[in-house]
Amino acid sequence: MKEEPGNSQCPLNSSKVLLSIGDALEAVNGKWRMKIIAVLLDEPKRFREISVLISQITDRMLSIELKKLETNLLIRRTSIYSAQAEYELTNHGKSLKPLIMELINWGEAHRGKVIGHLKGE
Amino acid sequence: MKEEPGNSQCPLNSSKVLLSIGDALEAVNGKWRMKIIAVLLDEPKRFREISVLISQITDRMLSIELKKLETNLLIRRTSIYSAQAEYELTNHGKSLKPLIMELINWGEAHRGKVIGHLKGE
DNA sequence: CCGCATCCGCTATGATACTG
DNA sequence: CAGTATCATAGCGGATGCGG
Repeated sequence: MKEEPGNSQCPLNSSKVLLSIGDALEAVNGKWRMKIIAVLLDEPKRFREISVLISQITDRMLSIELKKLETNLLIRRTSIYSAQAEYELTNHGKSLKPLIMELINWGEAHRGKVIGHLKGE
Repeated sequence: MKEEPGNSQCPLNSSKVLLSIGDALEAVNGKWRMKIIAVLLDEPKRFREISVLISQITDRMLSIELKKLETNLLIRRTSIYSAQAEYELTNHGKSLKPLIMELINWGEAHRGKVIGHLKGE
């Protein structure tokens, strides 16, 4: 049952795969980071713009999550004035686009199939 | 800047997109669920097999997360004996495969680009 | 108005021991 | 083997208010 390393078709349960998933989750895990990246996908935005788009997020969480994204080199922060920063995706952050699109597609299908079913109605 | 609803190409920052992401995260959020689904992608497995493959997970967390996945109709549990259950992905669970593959690919690339750099190089 | 800090409850995760 | 019960804790996330 051993696959040779480098074969990317079969080793779905190899430790390498689980490691990659863990690494990915470390960067984009949690309730907010995917959403933040999603709203930054089309163009750079300022703090307040992001917070308005993701309307439930608090300033505190946005601040924290932006820092984590910066640490992981997914976004870049540009200070214009002291009180006017702009956040944009790095190329590395943009490379998450396919993943986010999958997430969106799947989430939409999932709502159709399951969520209405679960949440009553 | 308003896109018409139903257009699935542009509205990256529309609330519909954020809603879909939220729905998806609700199902597969957390440290373990993606990994569990990943190890179930190729074939059904029993509790102990999963716990061995995902070596850091505790029985407690595995039990909890399997229940959540079942609730979201992503996996199906089959009791053979009382002490011999089997878990397999539903079709809906299998539909996560593209997402997981993206996650794996991205995680691998991310490790190359960022993680060594972060973790004390 | 922008971003961040402090306080605090809550949830997710974990260690360990136990049951059928 | 396949879980459950109990206890502990770190971090998430909200409310609020402060310093630019």
